[in-house]
Amino acid sequence: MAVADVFRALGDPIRLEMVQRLSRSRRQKIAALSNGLGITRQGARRHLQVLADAELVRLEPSGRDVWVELDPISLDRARGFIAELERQWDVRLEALKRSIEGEPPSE
Amino acid sequence: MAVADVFRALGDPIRLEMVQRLSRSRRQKIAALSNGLGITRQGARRHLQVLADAELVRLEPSGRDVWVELDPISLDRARGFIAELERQWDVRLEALKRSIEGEPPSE
DNA sequence: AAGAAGAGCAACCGAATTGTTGCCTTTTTA
DNA sequence: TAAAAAGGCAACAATTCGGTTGCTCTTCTT
Repeated sequence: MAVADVFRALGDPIRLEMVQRLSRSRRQKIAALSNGLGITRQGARRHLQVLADAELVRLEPSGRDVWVELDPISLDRARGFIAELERQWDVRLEALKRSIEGEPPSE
Repeated sequence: MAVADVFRALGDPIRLEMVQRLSRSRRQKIAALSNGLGITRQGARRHLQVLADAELVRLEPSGRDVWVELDPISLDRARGFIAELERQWDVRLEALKRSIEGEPPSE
């Protein structure tokens, strides 16, 4: 899974809400996770599949129900990607600052 | 702009490539940014608008050209959001660990 | 054994996204 | 001043998304 797919999966308010709920509980059943989102269970299930495909979430069937739990690894990859972007940005900025300080005064 | 919109904007390999390029340079012209992406300038321009709407990028017209530069603030918000999710996850995990340690041994 | 709970699957629909082509305008520059 | 460079804008097509309805299947529970 490319990191863009992880961002894409996070790029929807309903899926973000689901991830947020899961970050605060160990695991939940699909039906419970689908409540209070303003969409049907089947609609919510679609979203869950997107999250599962991006490996942000694991689905574990157990008898009649399916447990949904967060997989923090993809989350960490996404955060790491952004952190690296910011690092590049800072590196460039520092280099610029140094080069300006090295310049002779302009007047 | 909701944070979901920022993630959504990052959720595309072409836009991610653009952001990556911009993190390493101060600013670039639209035409330059559009090269080597496998799409037309107009296609690339669409992507840039998505990034601009999510405030990941600023567009600054100057005479004939338009300079594109990264705006690190949205990037930071996105990273902060993920960091908070991970924090929640850890808090929950720690609480669980403590409650297990507090339990009397099961045999 | 019957009903309820949890969930899967497929078809369908409207809206949004992604990318294209074609053409126009403005600003440089040779 | 004429050509080239940079870019804007609109229309169009294909595809994907987000959500729904309707039905079926399996597994608990009483």
